[in-house]
Amino acid sequence: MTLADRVFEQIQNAIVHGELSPGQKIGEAELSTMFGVSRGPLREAIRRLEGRGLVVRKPHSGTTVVEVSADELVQLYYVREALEGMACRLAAQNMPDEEIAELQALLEQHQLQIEKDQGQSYYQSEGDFDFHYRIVQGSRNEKLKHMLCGDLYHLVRMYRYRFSSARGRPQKALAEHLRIVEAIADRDGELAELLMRRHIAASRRNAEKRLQIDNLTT
Amino acid sequence: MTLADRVFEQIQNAIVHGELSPGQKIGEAELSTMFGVSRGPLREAIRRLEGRGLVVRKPHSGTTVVEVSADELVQLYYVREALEGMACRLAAQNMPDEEIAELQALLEQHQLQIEKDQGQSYYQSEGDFDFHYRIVQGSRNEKLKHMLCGDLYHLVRMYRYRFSSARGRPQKALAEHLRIVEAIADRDGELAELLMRRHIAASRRNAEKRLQIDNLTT
DNA sequence: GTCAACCAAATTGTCGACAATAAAGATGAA
DNA sequence: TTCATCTTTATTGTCGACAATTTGGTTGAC
Repeated sequence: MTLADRVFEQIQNAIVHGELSPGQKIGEAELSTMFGVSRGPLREAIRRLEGRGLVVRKPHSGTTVVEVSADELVQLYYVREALEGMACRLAAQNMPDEEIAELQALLEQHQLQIEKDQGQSYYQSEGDFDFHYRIVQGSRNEKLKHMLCGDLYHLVRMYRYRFSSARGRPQKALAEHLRIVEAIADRDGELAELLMRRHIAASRRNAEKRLQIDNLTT
Repeated sequence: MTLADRVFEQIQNAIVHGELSPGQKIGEAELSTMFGVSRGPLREAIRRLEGRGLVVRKPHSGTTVVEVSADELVQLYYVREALEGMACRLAAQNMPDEEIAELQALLEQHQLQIEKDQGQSYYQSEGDFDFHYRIVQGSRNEKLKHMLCGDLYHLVRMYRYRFSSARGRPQKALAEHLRIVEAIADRDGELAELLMRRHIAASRRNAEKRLQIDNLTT
């Protein structure tokens, strides 16, 4: 692996895990000493990140970590609804029985988790994320997997506190998850897609409401 | 604009318009003299193209223009079905009346075109492409527009002879287009999405059939 | 003739130095 | 004080040279 490739992954991880926060500047001199690389490979890594839309470059000025506005957040929910709906339909066709069983076991754990800590922290981000991730994997469609798990979910991770479909309504979200898995277990792709789309549309409306309140109080 | 940005666009155009064909090698020395740039900016442009998935790089070996296999082509049809279906639903909500009128006028031209040259060449690629492009623009969703018009349609252009939804069935495709616009004009988002999805699913099955034949004869 | 190991040439990867630009601060006039 | 202009400084953009690796060919042994 080349230096540029290594640095690319390091910066990407730093962005996704929040060590570099949205809007923060990416100084070339700073990062090149931090990673022990000259500016050449570092700039190549930045260009690759630019191509993936994780950073925004302004010529002769600098590079910053991408920011997602409230408006864009809502737009991304529509994209998610479409893509994950399709992923769910395909998962109902292609997911092997043992993976479905694992999904069911996962949701049972989530149930316990919610009962234990009153649906406080856990299920609001990681658990919800895990569920959606597995369904996309189950679709067995590499292009869908790449677009969702490779691109969109990076943004979801960055903004997970605003993006989680379980935000503020963990019991409801879990109930919806259970019905989705049920449809997948029944191999009913049509229903599975419908339920997933309603699930994500519900989170979108949830976010829209929250954002409207934010706007009014600002 | 920097040199790297300029070269990025030049190579991207060359790929999309077929001057660089899928699988072809991108030699750094060759291209840097061709564009009158040193290898530094050229490599940055390549890295950006890599991030967008238009080229594939093999470390220490070289970069080639991306190739789409028959299998991947089918996978992309599913992505298109999901995203364009959603775009069509949103277009029914958000497209202004005058744009709808333009769409209708466009389809009338297509009708004439098909009658004139027996549905030979034109409608199989450019006309079909134009129709889908306008609907996505009508969705007024920047993220959708970027994913479809900015990313997917580049691949569609490269493989348009294999990808067009009108391939081998221009009259049927046009009839489907007409019904889609009708639904949009009625502001019936649900129906518009349904019709678009069936339209693209039909092209997918068309392509699958064709690919099966290719496989059998190989 | 076939296979393996080795070698050489061409290509890619990395670096440090220099040029060009933009943003921040200093200077001065109104 | 405030605004405009200039200057400085820090940062980004570009280049040519050098190092590292792959690949194709060549040589030799079996």
